[in-house]
Amino acid sequence: MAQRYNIKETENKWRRKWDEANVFEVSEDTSKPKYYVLEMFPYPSGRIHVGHVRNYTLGDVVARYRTAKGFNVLHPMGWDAFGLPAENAAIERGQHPDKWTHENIKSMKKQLLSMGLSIDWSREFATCDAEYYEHEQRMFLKFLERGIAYRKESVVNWDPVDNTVLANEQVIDGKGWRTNAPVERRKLNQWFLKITDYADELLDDLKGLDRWPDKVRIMQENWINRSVGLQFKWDVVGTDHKIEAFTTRPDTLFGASFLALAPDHPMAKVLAEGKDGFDAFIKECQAHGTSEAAIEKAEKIGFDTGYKATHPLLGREVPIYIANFILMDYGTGAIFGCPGHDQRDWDFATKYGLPILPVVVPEDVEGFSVEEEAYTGEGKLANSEFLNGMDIENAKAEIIKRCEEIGYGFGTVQYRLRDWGVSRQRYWGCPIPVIYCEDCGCVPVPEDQLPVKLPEDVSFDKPSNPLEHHPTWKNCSCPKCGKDARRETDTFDTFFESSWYQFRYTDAKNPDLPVDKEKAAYWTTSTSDKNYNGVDQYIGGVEHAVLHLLYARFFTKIMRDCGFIEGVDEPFNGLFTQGMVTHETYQDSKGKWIFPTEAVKGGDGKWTHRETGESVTVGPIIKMSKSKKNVIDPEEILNTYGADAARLFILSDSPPERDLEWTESGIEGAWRFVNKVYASFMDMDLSGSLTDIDESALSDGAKDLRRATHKTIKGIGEAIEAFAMNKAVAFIREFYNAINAFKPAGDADKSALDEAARAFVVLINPICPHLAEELWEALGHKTMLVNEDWPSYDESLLVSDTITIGVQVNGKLRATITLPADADEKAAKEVALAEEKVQRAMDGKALRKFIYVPGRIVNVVAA
RNA sequence: GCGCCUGUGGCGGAAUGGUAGACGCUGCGGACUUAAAAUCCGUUGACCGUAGGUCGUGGGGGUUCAAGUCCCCCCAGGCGCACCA
Repeated sequence: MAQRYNIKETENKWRRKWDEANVFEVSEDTSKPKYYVLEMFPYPSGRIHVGHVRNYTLGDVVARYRTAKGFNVLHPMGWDAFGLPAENAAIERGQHPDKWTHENIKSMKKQLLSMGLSIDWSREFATCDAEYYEHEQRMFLKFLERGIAYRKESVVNWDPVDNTVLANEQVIDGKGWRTNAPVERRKLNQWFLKITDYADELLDDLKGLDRWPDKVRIMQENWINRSVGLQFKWDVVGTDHKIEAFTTRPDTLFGASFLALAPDHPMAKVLAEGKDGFDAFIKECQAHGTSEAAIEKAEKIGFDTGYKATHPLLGREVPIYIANFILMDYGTGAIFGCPGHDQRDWDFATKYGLPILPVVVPEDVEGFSVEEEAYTGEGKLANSEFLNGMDIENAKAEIIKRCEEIGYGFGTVQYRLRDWGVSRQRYWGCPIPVIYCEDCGCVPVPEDQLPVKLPEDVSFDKPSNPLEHHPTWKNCSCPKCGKDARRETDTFDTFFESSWYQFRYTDAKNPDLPVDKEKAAYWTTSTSDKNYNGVDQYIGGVEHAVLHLLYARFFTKIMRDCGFIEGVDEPFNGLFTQGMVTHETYQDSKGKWIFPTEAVKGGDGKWTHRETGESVTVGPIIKMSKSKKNVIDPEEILNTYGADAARLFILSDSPPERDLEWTESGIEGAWRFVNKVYASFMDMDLSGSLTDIDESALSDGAKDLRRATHKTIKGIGEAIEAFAMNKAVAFIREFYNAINAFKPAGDADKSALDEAARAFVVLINPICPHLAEELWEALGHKTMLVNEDWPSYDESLLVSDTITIGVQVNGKLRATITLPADADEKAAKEVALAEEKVQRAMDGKALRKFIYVPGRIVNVVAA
């Protein structure tokens, strides 16, 4: 009888051996192609969650597979260690953020280690350590010098709960992305990075990122939202004022019937000041909420300033309104309304009785009118003087040309993307290395005084930034004139750290530079892969589609332009976004959420509470969350079932890009498989097997096994490369079933079994590395499997001598026939038509057509 | 409103235009056991049935010898953007 697999002991043994042999430590090696696989690094919250397990398992499969395929694989790990939870912990528990963070890192690292990941831990770093963030400060000084970083007073999104500023990307539906609190608007002096200067490049380069999900590219495209149009001036009649308006439809200029300003447009105040009802109007605009629903329902309202503006080409006058649906922070904050061809303008004009003139008329439409709604489709220009008869594209070009000629306007491009505000009024972040001097103004900290370290002795007893009320830290002397000065107390947005960490890993301990150019180039540019290079495979959650992934792309470009790296335009050549992990929810009789471990299913299918015995309601399967308590603890899973079973289950069933439902039966099934495989291998008798396979001496069953072996080698390789890990697992199980069912008829057959067993172990290694090592050793190998090459498959062994294919009659399957693999149409026809079922289905009708696709199908067309 | 994605057994999901449901989970039957657990073997799309059929990939059309797969229209769910001129 087979011995039982001691999972814990065995898994520990192999992790220790890998560690002792330093097998995952890599360096630049030009004799091999490189492969850089990276998973999004974790925030050190203290415990890993199942999402981490999924993320890092996926990465590890790729890393181990590529290693076996002969690549020099970089697979590093570190900690995204700055951020608010550390400060909250300090406030709630009085524990210093630095201590809290490093303790969390320690416990999380222990958990990650127990997963058996093939990580080069020698490159580990935490972004909260000065050894990391000092380089960020150095780069920032360069950005300042280059004009990429600048300071200006601006209205910012203020999160009243976190007491800090948020970037536009961090405001969702007018609420803070973390706190969900309504964002306030405040005026503050803030540091910005000129991401808008890179808007075009960020947009254009998306096209080449063909190993990114379309979804993410589209989201970034939407976010940048480039629009081409005309910006031009209108004179305000009877004044010297001019109003600049922006439009993407300059072709509809002759259909203009009003001008509209944003309520907070500087000219709005000037034109409406003191007029009856203006204050009330502004109040009404502000009264509307910022939620989706409010915007959806909000009626378009306007305030007539009484002023008119002169149409730059017609000389005609149109009224100037202030309107609630015009946004100050897009374009120029002023538009002209063309009700005929814009639904918003149509709504507004209808309400205020303004003329609606069609200027674009579709061809071949009887009784065309714009009385019911605006027309936004294609057509020819009408009522538009010199534009009449042109199509929209030509009319746009023509009118931009005319406006430029008369000096009233110019063709231009607008973006929704705003510059990235990077100042945060927090302690636990990278200090911004500048000093304010009364005489010299804002002075960069000289390079030799870097890093500007965070002070350790801080208190969190007052709200807002501890750096601000630290007794001494902010006091310093001006580097220029030596007078008393004060430090910048804001710190960087924590997305700063995660914007360049992918490069730091390539030279993680460099004390002088963010990264050595040569080393960065080896790991990020030396493949023959086209496009922009960067990390070969990046893996993480889709929630970072805009924020992190856009900032990291931008940062890569400015690091390149500032000479910190060379030959890389994009940080991540391949991106894979994994789905969420979900679980059933459970509520007790009082409606309180309870943990899955507290709910038990009885034999009658009814759920009860493990302790109280009262009945439990099973709720929907949703994303694991602490509030719904539908979470499972990876540490418990790893302890109970082992890393291999956890990894196997998390890769089974669901394709990685989709959500995965975590189930007890699923993890148990995986665990059973691990044990079953072990037992089978322990029972396997390979004594007498030959080194060379004597093809002629093999039984039919052995030939089938060899075919299964080579098909599986091909299938798993292709599945992993396509990120179809669920299929790779299915192939593994199918192959196992074939091996387990095989009974060798003699020594020759044993050599086929030996081949299958060896292949199986290497193939399962990326998924269940501990088990694979143990079996490899059991097969008598003295070397570690981790260094073993991926097997190659023999194309000629993939096909069998005979094949079974379906026979259709008029498209319906009626029979299956077995033919020699190389049978020609004549032979196929003979066998197919001889089938009784085929004859019956033909029902005496004449054969009209005979279709034979070798190896695939026979279709008999009868009528 | 616009854009993208998804829809296949009781469930998760397979399927270069070519035998739909691989692989697994669950269920059912059996073996082993004093009994249970574990394990192993068989079975598991629906309907009629003795053989053998009929139906079946969200719905409706179409292309094709052949459609889950391609095209058109619609329905449902999810995600993203959202008064961006």
